Amino acid sequence: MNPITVILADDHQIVRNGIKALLENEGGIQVIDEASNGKEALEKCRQSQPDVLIVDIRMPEMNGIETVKNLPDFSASTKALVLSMHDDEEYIIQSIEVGAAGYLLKDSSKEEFIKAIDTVSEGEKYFSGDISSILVNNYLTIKNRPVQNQAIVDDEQYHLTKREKEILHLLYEGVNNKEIAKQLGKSIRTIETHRFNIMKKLGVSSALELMKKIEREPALKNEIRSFLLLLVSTVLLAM
Amino acid sequence: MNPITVILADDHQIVRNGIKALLENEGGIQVIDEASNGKEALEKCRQSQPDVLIVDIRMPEMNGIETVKNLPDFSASTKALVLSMHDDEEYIIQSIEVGAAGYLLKDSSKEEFIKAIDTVSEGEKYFSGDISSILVNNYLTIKNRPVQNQAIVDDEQYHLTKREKEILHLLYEGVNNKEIAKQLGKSIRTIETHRFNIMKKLGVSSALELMKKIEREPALKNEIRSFLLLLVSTVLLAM
DNA sequence: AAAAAATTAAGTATTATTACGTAATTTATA
DNA sequence: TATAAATTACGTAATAATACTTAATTTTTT
Repeated sequence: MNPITVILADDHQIVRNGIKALLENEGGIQVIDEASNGKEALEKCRQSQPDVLIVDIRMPEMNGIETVKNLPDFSASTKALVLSMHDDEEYIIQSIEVGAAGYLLKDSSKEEFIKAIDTVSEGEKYFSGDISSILVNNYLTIKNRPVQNQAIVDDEQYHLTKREKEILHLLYEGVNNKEIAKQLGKSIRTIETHRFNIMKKLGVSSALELMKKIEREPALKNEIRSFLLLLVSTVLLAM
Repeated sequence: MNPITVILADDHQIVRNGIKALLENEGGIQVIDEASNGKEALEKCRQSQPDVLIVDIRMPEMNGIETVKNLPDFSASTKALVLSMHDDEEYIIQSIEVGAAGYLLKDSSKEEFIKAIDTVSEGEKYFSGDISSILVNNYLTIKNRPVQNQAIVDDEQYHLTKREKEILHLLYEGVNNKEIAKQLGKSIRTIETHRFNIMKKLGVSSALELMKKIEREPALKNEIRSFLLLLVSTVLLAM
């Protein structure tokens, strides 16, 4: 069987060395090239058409997310495995959105590294155990089903209506009333009324406090972002 | 001549592997132990009394700065070499204040690594060439830094001033201009000016987009949060 | 000491948000 | 089918934010 070919993209030599040291004596995995930024990584992928591109999120020139987004134009068959120091939910979701095949934490074990590379090279998705549990728990929270070691959060605490959730979601995206009105084909006054009611229900007095409250209350955040998490978690649960 | 004994403290296995791979075949340097947090590092220093402790700044349980501060109580002769992903000026200064023998960036070359270890083990100070220039003129290096080191810029690509970070932090907390002005004892117009400049620098046109950007960019979020840590430490040091 | 950058803050004008009250439709549900 | 709930939207005001420019200090860097 042919070995799995891998290109490493990380701006820190130490990290590249570390991964190489991890994979070095593994039959079946071959690090064929390295890159220290996104642009270089894509160029090298075009040249070598590797099975897997292991890419760090933070890189100069072009970050990991952008790199993954553009990867198909350089090497259609290459699977992207995003590597990160942090289990930041935002990065995970973004990675999935741009089409990454997997997401791995930098402090994963040797075994998990190899498993992840094997998995994605076979066309399957791989997410660190921790990460999938985070996302799946979020998904299940939305569905109001209690999960193992998770506090039961009542997301109906604020009883926002459908329209209100929709508007709150747009607000959370940083869209102003005028834009929301245009997007929904409604009067600005209507949006203002909804906004006023939302703020009253959530007990805040400005859009900034609203944002803060959303960030601080996972249940609320999930409610608003349910469309995204639903999408993400569906993929994960189908694995 | 006896080899220089080293203990590595970093919560990421990969980084430890990378450093080990770098130093492995170097006669004269011996990695005798590893630790994944500050407390563990200190305990192992007490046991082995190494010549040098290579310590990461960000670690669970006890961070690198605290670890270095407490090191003399565990092993008086051990020199601390602080290792960091970032050239955060505050961290560098803090490291010096707590008595670190050196400060090294994680993307330093093999040669620089060895040189740094040699230097601090001889009782001298060692700071990355980059770092000294950063300390001397921060803003100029950001603009003229050679490509190979541009990863460093990544974290401060927006180049917000101290005051701007402070105000952005308060904005992020959901505080309005009037409140910020009151809290800082400044005119509302001043805060408005800062806010305008911040938004210009970050390329957004409303406070909501600002919040969104902060949430979507963990690097930026960390920068704002690190301001809090700085405030706290300044107060503590002044006590 | 000169130059650059940061902090402060006012001027002026426009636009957006907040804070209600009121009320006509439309839709869901008991 | 009543009746509640949700969606729509206007009126009126006050307050806040945005978009600049200019410019005096103060601090930092060269």
